[in-house]
Amino acid sequence: MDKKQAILKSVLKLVNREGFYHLNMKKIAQEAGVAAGTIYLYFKGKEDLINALYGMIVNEFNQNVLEGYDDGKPVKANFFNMIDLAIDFYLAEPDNFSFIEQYTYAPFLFKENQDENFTLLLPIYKMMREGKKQGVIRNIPDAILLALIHGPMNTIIKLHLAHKTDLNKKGAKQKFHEAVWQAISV
Amino acid sequence: MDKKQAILKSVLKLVNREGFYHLNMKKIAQEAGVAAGTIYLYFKGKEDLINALYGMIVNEFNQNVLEGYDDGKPVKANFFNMIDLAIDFYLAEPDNFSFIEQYTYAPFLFKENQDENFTLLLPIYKMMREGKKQGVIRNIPDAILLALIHGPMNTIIKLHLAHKTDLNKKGAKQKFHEAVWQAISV
Amino acid sequence: MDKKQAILKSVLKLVNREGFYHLNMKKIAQEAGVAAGTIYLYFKGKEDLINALYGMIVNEFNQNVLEGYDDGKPVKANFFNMIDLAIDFYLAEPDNFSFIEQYTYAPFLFKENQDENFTLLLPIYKMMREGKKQGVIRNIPDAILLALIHGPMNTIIKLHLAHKTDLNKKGAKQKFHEAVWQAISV
Amino acid sequence: MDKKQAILKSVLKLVNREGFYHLNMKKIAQEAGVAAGTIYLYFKGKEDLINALYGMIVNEFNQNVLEGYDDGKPVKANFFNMIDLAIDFYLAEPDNFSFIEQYTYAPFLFKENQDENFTLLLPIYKMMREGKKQGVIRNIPDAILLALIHGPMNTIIKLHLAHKTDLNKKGAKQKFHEAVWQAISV
DNA sequence: GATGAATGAGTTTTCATTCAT
DNA sequence: TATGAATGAAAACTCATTCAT
Repeated sequence: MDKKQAILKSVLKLVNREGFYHLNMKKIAQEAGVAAGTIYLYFKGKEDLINALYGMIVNEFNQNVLEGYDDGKPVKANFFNMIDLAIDFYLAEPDNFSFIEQYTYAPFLFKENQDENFTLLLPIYKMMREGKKQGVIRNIPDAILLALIHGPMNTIIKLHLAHKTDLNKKGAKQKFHEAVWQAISV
Repeated sequence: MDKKQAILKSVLKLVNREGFYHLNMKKIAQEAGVAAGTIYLYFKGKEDLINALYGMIVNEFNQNVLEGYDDGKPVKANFFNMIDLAIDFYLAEPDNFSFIEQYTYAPFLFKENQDENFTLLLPIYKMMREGKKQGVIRNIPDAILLALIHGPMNTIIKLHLAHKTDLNKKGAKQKFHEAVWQAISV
Repeated sequence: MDKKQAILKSVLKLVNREGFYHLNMKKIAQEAGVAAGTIYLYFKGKEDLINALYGMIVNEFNQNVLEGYDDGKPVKANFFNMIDLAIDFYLAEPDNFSFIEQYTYAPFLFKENQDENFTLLLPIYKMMREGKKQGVIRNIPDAILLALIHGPMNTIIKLHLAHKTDLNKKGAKQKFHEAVWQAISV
Repeated sequence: MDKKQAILKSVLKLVNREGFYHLNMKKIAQEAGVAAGTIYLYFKGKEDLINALYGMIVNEFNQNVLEGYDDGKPVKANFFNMIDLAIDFYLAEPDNFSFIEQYTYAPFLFKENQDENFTLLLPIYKMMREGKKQGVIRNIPDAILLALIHGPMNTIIKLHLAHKTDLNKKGAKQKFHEAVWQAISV
């Protein structure tokens, strides 16, 4: 078994279950089934561990979502695809969502560069630019566009994880991405 | 001089500046200009203090936003008003936003009732119900509607606070609430 | 109402109910129905308060027990009387017993002179001397005599307060003082 | 080097030297030669530590005293033996005595079950029952018998530790146990 | 590589005492 | 006299990190 992976998974689970505030190295070690000292063989310390995990998730997310992007297809198709892939990513591993949210809203928690918090939005930016160029997306400020795409996704996943809606139900994702598209398309 | 209020304000400032993770009683006391022991005259402990602050902000928010609601006016006007008031609330005291975000995304951080996390959405729910009844709001699932309203607001404020957009610019709020209205109206 | 007395009674009750360990000035004030600061009008501090209470109880005890002593009566009668009065003293105000016990066994708790711990034994010493002189009490070392008198009294009161025996039952005290007399008499 | 034992011994010494009231974790750690945090590796907290020590001493006491009990021997011999062993136990480690006394007279100090305070009396109970059955011990209520045995022992040890008598002097223990025997025997 | 006991600085919390009213 | 809010030093306890094994 890969201890490094076990440690990262352990952090993910614990942050989701109890929050950053209650996270500590002993719990991480126990959950991962390793000794406390072992963590320091793979990470410089708590901060390094958290940042490594964040980077990992962001990379995974971008890979997953961007791989569905096809320059040959129309913007709308790419948009639908992107929304669906993003949702799928979080539904497949809901702990990722909670972790990213907490990491993002803990200012300076781990000396993180503020701008990197928007790294996750890369796929959205790509799509927005293309859509505006082709004239299929409304010509409103980028910030508002971003808000109309990223915001609803965020909330809908939260609602899903809180069991206020069920995105796995047939047609649910479709309904959602169409609603968002209507909000931003010409 | 109200020491209780000073302590609460102090928490708000510190959570915003350094995050929950770096919050500690000594800093709170110093920032509030009181002795460490004084905090315990007004609050049972750290947990109680945080929860009290959360409750206070939620109440303030709801009062501010709901007071602009006028049953005699059309849903659209109320909606615009509500959005503007909510934005104003956070722009006037940005620390409130950061605090609420961090509190909300720290699961079980302070044993908070999960459902209460949606208390802040009361004004939105009120408006949604009325708009659907009158047929001016699209007949899509509540969860999606909620996502299309709450999500963008959340993101736009975040963008504003991160200086990626400026909601104080003339016409900015108007542009935003109109875009959201277009997303949800028939 | 005499606040000073109320404070002393409050200490007595609290020490009995929760022990020295959990005693604190706020509780004392609350129980006595006065403000915390008021205690310092009557006592220099916690230590002074405790010591004053101890002295008061010892005096009361000696007055009660010695007043029953009659030089004209035989030693045995005085002994019976003394035992009964001592028991009565503690049964009438059981908190006194618990307080004295805890005070006595907390070495240096309040810088008390070690020898004073035996002040309570004055009545016993008086009786022992007289009895030995008259030849009605066994000629064994004083320490052993003391042990045979003070020890059983102590234990029997403890057993009574713990509901393991009932000294209020008719004839109970008589049975007890006769048993002790048999242990020490010639 | 057993740190857990060192910590327990340290508490014993400190309680004897300064009393429960002045006991604190820093002192315990220093006296034991460990870091303050180390105590928490072995005990949940102060309360747990104190209770563990009490349990340990009670067990040790009972083992020491009961191991001298021989069903084949007459009650009187067993009684003498028991008294001597009990005295020896406390004289060998006087801190045990002081600790037990303070623990016992601090009501609810550490939420201890009241009845357990009488666990130490097990050896005495055993002997009493046997003696009464054989008719060598006076037929008086158990509580009084207990008072006549336990009480004097308690007091004599206290007197010894206060240097008012010397139980190590040749014949001293013998004189004492014979006096107690006379008090309870037919 | 792996362990987990040990550390001690840092944190939360308590509480005797003071003092402005 | 009497109050009780406020203090701050000292107490209990936590936990990231180290290091001998």
